Amino acid sequence: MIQCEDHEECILTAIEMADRICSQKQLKFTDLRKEILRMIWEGHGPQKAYDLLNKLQQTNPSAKPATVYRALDFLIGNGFIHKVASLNAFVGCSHPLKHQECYFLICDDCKNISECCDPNITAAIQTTTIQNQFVAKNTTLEISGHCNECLNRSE
Amino acid sequence: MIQCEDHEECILTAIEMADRICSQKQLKFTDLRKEILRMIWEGHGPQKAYDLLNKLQQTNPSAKPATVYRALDFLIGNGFIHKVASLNAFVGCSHPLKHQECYFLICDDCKNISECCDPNITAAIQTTTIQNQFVAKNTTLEISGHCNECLNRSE
DNA sequence: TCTGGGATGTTATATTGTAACGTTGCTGGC
DNA sequence: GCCAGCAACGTTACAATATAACATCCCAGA
Repeated sequence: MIQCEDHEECILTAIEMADRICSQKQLKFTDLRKEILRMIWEGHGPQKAYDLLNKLQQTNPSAKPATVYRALDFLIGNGFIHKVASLNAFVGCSHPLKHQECYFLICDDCKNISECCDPNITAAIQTTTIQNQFVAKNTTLEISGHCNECLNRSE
Repeated sequence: MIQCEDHEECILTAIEMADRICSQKQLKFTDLRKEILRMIWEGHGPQKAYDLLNKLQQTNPSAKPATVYRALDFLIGNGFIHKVASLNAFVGCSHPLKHQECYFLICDDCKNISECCDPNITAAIQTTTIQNQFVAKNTTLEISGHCNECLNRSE
């Protein structure tokens, strides 16, 4: 779970940030894209594309898979969300402007996911790619296991 | 691409290794499982489940998706192959006995994939998980970009 | 006003993966 | 030898994820 004190607050913050960035970059932050982003943040955890579609259809019955996937593509492309490859799901990114090198800790028990951006990992990966003469474009680092809360709870 | 001098040789080595490990662990390395493993190594790159199914059906027309996925589950579970989550594809693992902490460099151009096992990355990840009081069970690290060969070729 | 292009609508289909239940065949105990 | 139990495999059906292709809408700028 992406940590926050007041989740309503954090959803609003994320949407406002996206709004601001889109204005600056002259991107069209349409109602549809905003709605999908809001749903992802509201979920407060990894959201599946077809769950988003179902929710969207409650207000927009004619929505189709492509409707959702196109919005997701936009949001991913501009750093507002991440795709979690190992789950086929999507999570909000809390810092779109430094959106690279986000890593994920995924709890198998409570399904919460926490974004962690560790310069040491980034450095280690960079060292390895250089050694291998490889130019990295995109890094997927997803660590699944058990979060502290769930471990304590099960003791 | 997993580097090798003689690919026939490296396929055989991988299959013999799997054979030996299965004997030791009393696992059933059936013809079907061996065939799927061989096909994955022959592909010499990430192989998709349904491509494997198509190939399998050439010798075994009654093969179904479940046929392939069950064999893949066995091979993954015992460390003989990896699933590449970002590609929905499968690659052979060249060291089943130290199968954890394999990372992948995936070339977007030539689609080759190289397994790289870097203790520095492992250590950096471990430091982060400990800091986050997280018990890691499984790590997915997949780095996409451009390999040296493709960079040279395009110059 | 016209028009070009991006966003969205719409239909269809491709791709990936699993559930559920039946059958086979081996193995270990009697 | 017989057979109970279990793992592997066969088979059918379907669920879940994702994209292609083409039509339409709508707005900003000429």
